[in-house]
Amino acid sequence: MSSYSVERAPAGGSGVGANSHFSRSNYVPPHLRNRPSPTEQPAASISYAGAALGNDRQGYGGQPGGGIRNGVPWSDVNGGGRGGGGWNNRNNGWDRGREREVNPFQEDVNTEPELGTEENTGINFDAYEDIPVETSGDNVPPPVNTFADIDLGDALNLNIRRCKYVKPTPVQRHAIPIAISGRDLMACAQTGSGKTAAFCFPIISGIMKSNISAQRETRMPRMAFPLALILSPTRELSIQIHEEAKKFAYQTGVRVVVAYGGAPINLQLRELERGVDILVATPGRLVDLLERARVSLQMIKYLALDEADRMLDMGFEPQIRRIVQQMDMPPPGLRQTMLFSATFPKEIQRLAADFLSTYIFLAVGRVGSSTDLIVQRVEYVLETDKRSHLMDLLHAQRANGVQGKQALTLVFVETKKGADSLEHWLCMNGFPATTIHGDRTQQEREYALRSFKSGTTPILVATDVAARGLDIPHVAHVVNFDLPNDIDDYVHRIGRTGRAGKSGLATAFFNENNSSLARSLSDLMQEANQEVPAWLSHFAVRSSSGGRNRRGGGSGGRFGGRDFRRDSSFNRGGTDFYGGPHINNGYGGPSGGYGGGYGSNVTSAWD
DNA sequence: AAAAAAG
Repeated sequence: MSSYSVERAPAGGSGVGANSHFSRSNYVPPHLRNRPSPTEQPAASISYAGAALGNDRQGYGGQPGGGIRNGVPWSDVNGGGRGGGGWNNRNNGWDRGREREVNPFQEDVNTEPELGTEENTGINFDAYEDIPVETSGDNVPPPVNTFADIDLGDALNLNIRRCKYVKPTPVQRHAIPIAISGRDLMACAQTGSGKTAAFCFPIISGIMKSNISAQRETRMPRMAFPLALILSPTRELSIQIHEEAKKFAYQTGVRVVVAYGGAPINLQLRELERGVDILVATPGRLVDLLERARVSLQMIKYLALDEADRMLDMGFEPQIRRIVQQMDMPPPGLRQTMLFSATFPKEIQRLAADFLSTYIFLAVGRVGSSTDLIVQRVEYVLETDKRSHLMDLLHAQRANGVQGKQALTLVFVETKKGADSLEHWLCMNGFPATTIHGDRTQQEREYALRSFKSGTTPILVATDVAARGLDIPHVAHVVNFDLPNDIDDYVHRIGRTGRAGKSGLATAFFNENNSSLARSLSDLMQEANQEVPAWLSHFAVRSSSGGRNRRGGGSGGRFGGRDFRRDSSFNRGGTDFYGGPHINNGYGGPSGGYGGGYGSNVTSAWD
């Protein structure tokens, strides 16, 4: 009944099921040909190809002098002007009168990243080859190798080309056919690997094909009836998803609206009144809208939770249950539900199963994949020395600065107060910094993010509000000024750098207060082939008796990529997941390749 | 214990 597979991606077209498939793709995008092989700097130059092809903002607009991936420069397609020739004749009847739809691609053409385009080297497609993919569930649809292998519709295909996505990333190759076939999905994948597209494409395509559109109930003219709901844990992430989705939905007739707190609700209400097919929202504001009876979920056909493990953790779970289970949303089976995350603790998977109907579990990536291009350092720093130590790092960084521009540095701290005070101190000491955290107004938060992205304030001091999902190009350095208590949070935080083929550096300040993290941090770094200081190993041994992270219990959740159903009902004895009869991991025996990684007690290096 | 998410 249930089958699953482990393979290397991209694999040959067929086969998911009891077999494994390995094949290599020879594809190298034009701009990456004739590059020196990146052997000299393995850690810094290995890239996850998805980062270059997926949702990353670098994907838009390309890079001057070679960033155009499909050989069709955007300006040629667009004619350089709004809605240029060839754009408006592809509606296939799906356009439902989008009077004045803003061209979401336009700004990307004009706002070319001013920072460091020269460092866009070293995308290594061999790394891409090595990404294992694991699926489990009944009748898993086979992956595709090209977007053209699936009929997503002309308008969406055109937008995919405009986004310069040439080839689906591993998560897209697998998730899109699954989603297109109508199946529920629990997926683990890095952000920046095309995750947003992986759930947006099927939703947009499905809505286009269904021919139902943003309904305007005549009896309830002020109530919006979205067909799809995408929830995310932070406002900025919702904004980002909305921006992405708008690009994908451009001139498809599918209308995307975003709703989040801290912003004037009236504007959002007005947008909703104009009709909404896909609603992107944070939970709090959505509940508000539901209570005001301005949104009804009764027409929902698609539900997507981004950062799903975060959405179902203690703080969020009641709100999510309320939205999904206690309002008027159709139950599992009558809607299609897709959960995306990186880290997917077993206990959270269990909760998540409530929202799903005979779902497929998908994990894409390989151990340490997100950290392969991130150099991780841990330094022993007493609380009292943290500021001066940070100052040393920043001075060194400034000395090595590229073209006089300071590389972007994202500094994570534990508390909102701590963020403010560190920001103030940095500014006082000549380092232009800003901060983002939940005590700031939404306006301030968005301004801080913009100011950071643009390099105006190349240092951003952040709480965990910025830890997940945010795609900030050109972050060269993530500093864990205060380490988080949970290794998952660490993984998400460092994942803000090393994106889109860029090398990244992550520095953590460690001291006695972080003892409980020593074990999992040490294990994680080891698996990512990072240098683990001896003293950290000692900490790990010392605290290993008591200090389990919440993943707990021996078998662990490495890879975030283990279907909990296999533990409970398929794997009674707790035997090695990868030792089962159907599995050929192809990595040459137990000690080779990923053997150690999957079984370990560390959480995933996924993002 | 903290952060996030409604105002």
